[in-house]
Amino acid sequence: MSAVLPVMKSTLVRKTKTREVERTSSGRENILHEAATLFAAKGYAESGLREIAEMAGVRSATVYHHFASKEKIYEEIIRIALDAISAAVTAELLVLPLDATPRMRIEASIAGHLRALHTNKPFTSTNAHSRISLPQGVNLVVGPIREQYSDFWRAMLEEAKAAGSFKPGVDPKMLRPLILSTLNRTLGWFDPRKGSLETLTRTVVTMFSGIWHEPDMATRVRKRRA
Amino acid sequence: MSAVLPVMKSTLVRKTKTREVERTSSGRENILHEAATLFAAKGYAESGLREIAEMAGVRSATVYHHFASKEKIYEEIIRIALDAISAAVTAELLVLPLDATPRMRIEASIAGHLRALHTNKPFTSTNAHSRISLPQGVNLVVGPIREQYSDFWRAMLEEAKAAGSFKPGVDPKMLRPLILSTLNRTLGWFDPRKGSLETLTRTVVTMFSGIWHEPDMATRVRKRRA
DNA sequence: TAGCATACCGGACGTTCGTTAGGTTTTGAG
DNA sequence: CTCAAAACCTAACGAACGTCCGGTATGCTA
Repeated sequence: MSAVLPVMKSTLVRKTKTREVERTSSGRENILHEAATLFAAKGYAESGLREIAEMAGVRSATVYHHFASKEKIYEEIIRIALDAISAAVTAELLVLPLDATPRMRIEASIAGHLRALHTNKPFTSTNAHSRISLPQGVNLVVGPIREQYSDFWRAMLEEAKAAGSFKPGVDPKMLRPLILSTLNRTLGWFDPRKGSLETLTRTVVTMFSGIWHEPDMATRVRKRRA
Repeated sequence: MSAVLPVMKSTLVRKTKTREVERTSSGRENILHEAATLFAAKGYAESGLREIAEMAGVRSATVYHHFASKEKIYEEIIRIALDAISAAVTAELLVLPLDATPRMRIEASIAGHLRALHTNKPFTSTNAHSRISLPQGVNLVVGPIREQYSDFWRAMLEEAKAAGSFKPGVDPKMLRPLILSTLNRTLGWFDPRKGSLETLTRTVVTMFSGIWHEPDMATRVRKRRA
C-alpha cells in the first residue's frame, strides 16, 4: 500500500482571468514577493505596510487595491509556500519504483521538502518563522492546510513503524516534529553559495539514518526529473 | 586534550544587594518572568509593554522603574537563557570520565542542552524564537555571547572530526547548525506531560547516531548529579 | 476616439505603541 | 516615630501603525 498521492491538493484557487500571459512582475506579484522577503527577514509584526509598499515601489494605499489586508498577504504567502512544498514532495515520490520501501519514501520526501524550501526561500521562510501566534484569522485558514501536510507525514511514518523499520530507542511519535523542524530550520543557516543542496540532503539523510533498524544503504543516488 | 571547560563564563553581573534573602517573586523578577512567557508565546513585537505590565500586576510606567527599556528586558531574558544552557552543558560534561571520547562529550552536551531548554522554558523559548532581527541593540550585546557558545560546539565537533569519528557522507560544517537547531526546535513541540525528557534525549541521540563512523554503543545510561 | 475598468496616489482617520514627567504610597532602618 | 529610598501610580507625549476615502492616471476594448 503506497502513501497518499498526491500529497495534498492545491489550495490556490485559479485566478479568474480569461486570457492573458501574466505580465512579468505585475504589481500584485511584486508586492507579494517583496512582502515575503520582508516577512522572512524581520517577521510579521516588524514589517510595516508602508515598508512593504516602498520595497515594491508603490504607496501603501495601492497595496489595498490588491489585497484586503496585511493578514491576507501573509495568508497567501504561506499558502504558496505550502503548495510548493507539497508539489515538490509529490514529484519526488512519483519517480520512486512502485515497490519502494517506507525508508525510501521518507528519504525521498526529505529531499523534496528541502528542495522546495530553498527554491522558494522568501515564501517558505515566512512560513517557517510563523509557528507562533499568527494573527488569529490567518491560523484559521492556514492551520488546516498545514495539518493536511502533517497528516501525510504521520501516515508515512506510521507505515514505517508498522513495517518494523525503526530502531528500538526511538520514539516514533517524536520523529515527525523532529524531522520537519530540522528541515525547516535549514532555512536559517544553509547558504547555497557555500554548499550544494545535494550535500545538505545527503548529510541530513545520513544523520537521520540512526533511526533505522536495518543498516541498509544509507547513501543512495537519487534521480531527479529534468 | 579536553574541550573547553567551563563552556562559558557567566554573563550576569552580580546584583549589588548587601544582604537580604530575595523575597519570593519580587517585582522585578516577576516582570522578567511574565515578559519571558509573553515573548515566548507571541514574539517580541507582538507583546506590548502594557500587556507585560498587566500580566505582572503592574502599570506600564512601573516597568520602567525596573528596566531601562523593552529591549533591555529582552536582552536580560536571552542572557538568562544562554547562561542556563551553558551551565547545564558544563555540569553534564563534568561527570564524564577524563578519557571520554568526542562522541561521549557531544552526546553529553546534547543531554545538557535539552535539559536546560525545558527547565527554563519561557526564557529559552524567547531565545530560540529570536533568530531573526533582534531590535538591533539587543543583537549587539547578545550576539557575542551566542558566538561564544557556538564556538564551544565548533571546537568540540572539530575534535570529533580530527579523530575521524564521522561517517563519510556527512559534511562536518553542517553538523553544528543541524544539531543545535534541532535541539532548540524541540521547544516548539515537545510536551513534558506526554513524554519524558529522557525519552526525548534518547530519541535525539539515537537519531543523530547516523553521523558516527563506528557503531559504538548508542544508548548509554547517563548519570545525573543530585 | 469614447468609455471604462484597472492601477495608483495624497492625505487623513482612529488606535496603539514605547516612553517619560511628576506625584503618591509602601517599606524598612535607625 | 521619622524619613528617605524604593515601588508604584496617573496622565500624557510624539511616532508609527493598519486602514480607507476621494480623486487621478493608464491602458485596453469597442
